[in-house]
Amino acid sequence: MKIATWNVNSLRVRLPQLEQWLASAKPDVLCLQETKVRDSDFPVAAFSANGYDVVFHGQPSYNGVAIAARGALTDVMVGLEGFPDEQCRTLSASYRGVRVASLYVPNGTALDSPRYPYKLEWLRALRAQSARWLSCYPALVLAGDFNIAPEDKDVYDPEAWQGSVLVSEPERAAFREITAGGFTDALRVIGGEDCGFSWWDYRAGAFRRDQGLRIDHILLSAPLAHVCERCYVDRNARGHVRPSDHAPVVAEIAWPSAGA
DNA sequence: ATGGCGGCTCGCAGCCGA
Repeated sequence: MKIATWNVNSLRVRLPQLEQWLASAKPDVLCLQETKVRDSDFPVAAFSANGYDVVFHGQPSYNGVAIAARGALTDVMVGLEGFPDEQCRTLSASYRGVRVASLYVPNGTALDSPRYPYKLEWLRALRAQSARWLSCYPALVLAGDFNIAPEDKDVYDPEAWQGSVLVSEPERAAFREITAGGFTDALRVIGGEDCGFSWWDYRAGAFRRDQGLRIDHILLSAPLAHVCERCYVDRNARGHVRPSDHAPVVAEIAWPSAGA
């Protein structure tokens, strides 16, 4: 089973290249973030035409998450329990025995912004939710844009980023607490030391200079981590004309998929 | 160098992102 996550930064704008990517990469499951489209406008037909079931939770302008799969998605759940959130950032569903969560963690804006404590509270709620999920879904994937670079090696210029949102110690501690609950950071552990970055700023030729961050993650519970064969960033997508600023992260897992 | 780019909106300027 091939599971991917991609922050598309507007599904409307990226739909043609997303369809191309589905046709070439052929993921079994794709988690999307920053769809920026209200549910009534979601392009369901583009997914079904390519053989994908899709569930979504969106709003205009900001945020928005979705999950597409080559077969039926069931037991769809919106949001995090006990954490009412008007921002559309969390969607989860089951596919062939795997529970998949598509997550768009708040950015935080800056350490002195009101959005920063919101981010930390959101992460606390995710940690509690991931423990609950794990107790009923042993095969669990937390995939998405975490807006956290877990270590300095996930940052092209750690000194320049010091003291900034995405790299601050409280965020990194929150990330470690989530993984310590029973998850493997697949890109780092299975993808290896040279797994690279997943996001590059649109400005200043950041992608060309490989000045990026690793902030998109696939966290696998133990039954999936044990059979994960590959995990990598598909950098080609970032080099596309009019790209998203994020590239897809892909995990290949020895788990029965639709074609098996 | 806090801007640079890009996407969004009851748009044409200001917001948010990372």
